[in-house]
Amino acid sequence: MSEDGMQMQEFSPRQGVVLECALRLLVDGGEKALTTAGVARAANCSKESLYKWFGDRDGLLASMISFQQSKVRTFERDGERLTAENFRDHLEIFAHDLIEVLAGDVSLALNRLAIGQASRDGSKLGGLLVERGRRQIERRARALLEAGRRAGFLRFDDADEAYHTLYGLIVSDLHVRLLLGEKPEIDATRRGRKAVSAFLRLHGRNLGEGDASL
Amino acid sequence: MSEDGMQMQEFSPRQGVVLECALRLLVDGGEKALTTAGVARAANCSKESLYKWFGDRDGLLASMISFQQSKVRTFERDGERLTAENFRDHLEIFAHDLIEVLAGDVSLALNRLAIGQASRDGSKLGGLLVERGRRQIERRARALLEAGRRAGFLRFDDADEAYHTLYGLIVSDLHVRLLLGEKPEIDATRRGRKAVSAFLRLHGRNLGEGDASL
DNA sequence: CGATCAAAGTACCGTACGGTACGGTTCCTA
DNA sequence: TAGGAACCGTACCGTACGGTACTTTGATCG
Repeated sequence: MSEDGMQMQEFSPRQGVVLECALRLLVDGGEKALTTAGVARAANCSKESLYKWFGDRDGLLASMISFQQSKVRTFERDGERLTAENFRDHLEIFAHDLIEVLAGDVSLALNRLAIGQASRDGSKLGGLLVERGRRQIERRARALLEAGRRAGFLRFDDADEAYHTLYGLIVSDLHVRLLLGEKPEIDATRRGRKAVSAFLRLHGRNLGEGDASL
Repeated sequence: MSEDGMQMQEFSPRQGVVLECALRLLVDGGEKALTTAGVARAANCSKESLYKWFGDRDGLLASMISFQQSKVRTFERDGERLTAENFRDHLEIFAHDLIEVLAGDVSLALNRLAIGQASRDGSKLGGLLVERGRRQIERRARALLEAGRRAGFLRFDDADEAYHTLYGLIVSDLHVRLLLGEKPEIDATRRGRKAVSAFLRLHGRNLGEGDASL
């Protein structure tokens, strides 16, 4: 019947409120708490409307992911010129943002949801998360890396590999630990600074003495 | 089959077989497929026995994790002396093993299970996984790092930080991508070698010219 | 005002699962 | 050979959830 193509439909305000309630339920109680009756009760809407708007439960889950990511939409601030001073800042800001995003409760809840459904065959939720969420961040990082190389601040052969290195230095096993339920205190700024420092020791060039400290 | 003596003190052989069947079900069909009736059918045992042995469903899940990790028991091969030539090998072997473990289907299934239950209050599954599984690997890596430092091959201030750096360089976002259902081809040896190379560029010392290549 | 339409609220249905109970079978032991 | 323990297979129960249908409310418009 309905082709669920890649059209990223916008949701009506009412639907947005409902999806917000659903996200709230998911964050608070996990997937188990995300029942159709529960969403309907929390959002003061009818189950029939839920099924009319989102098709079925899986459609609701997918809509929640799309909705959330349509809100978070990464804003690229690449207007200014790159200098030796602010390039490191750009990297550190990226690292900070990445940590904050990954550690956000909504992000964690959605990732848990997608991972829980990953074993199912047609789940598509993991794909949605990766496609719409992760790729955004990856593109932003890659643009930054390429700009740094063009400006002479970075040296690397494979941009893919450089990105993975940066990501690993920033995140390490933090994401999985958070997903498993650990709640460590995170100093995103400090952590990001150290990661960027290590990354620049690996790939930095013409950045002054800063890349040798620590 | 072969009696190992020190193997499975907690579970009888029959229970081990049942847990094996349960793990198989979990790997194949995810948590949804792991029903008490399903396990009983697959293992040719009665539901009553399941509840007698493991208490309830959560007890079964916890037992599956304990059982699996009692099998995998990381074997430390630190008998030989460290030399400049084989220290790098040790690191690369560790990296290779780490990737293989994380990418194993049973490991992925159990991690998905624990992550799915992480939002629940008393889940403890994530704690079990971290405690029994991750800590093992962490101890092995840390012993290796400390030995490398004592032998003069490594230089770092904070062993914790050095370990996280090594882990991040090896794994990056691979683990989460696997958990989300992506199935990339992984060359564990190659990936490990690159990670170790970068790690040694950051923290290596007195290792000849190898750490400057690539 | 009366018609219409969207949506809330509720009742309902089928199913699937966790957990329990019970009869039948095997095997060990006195 | 009798008794008992362990255990299998199955039937059963209560509940909870996904999904559907029906009734009611309330707003818009001719």
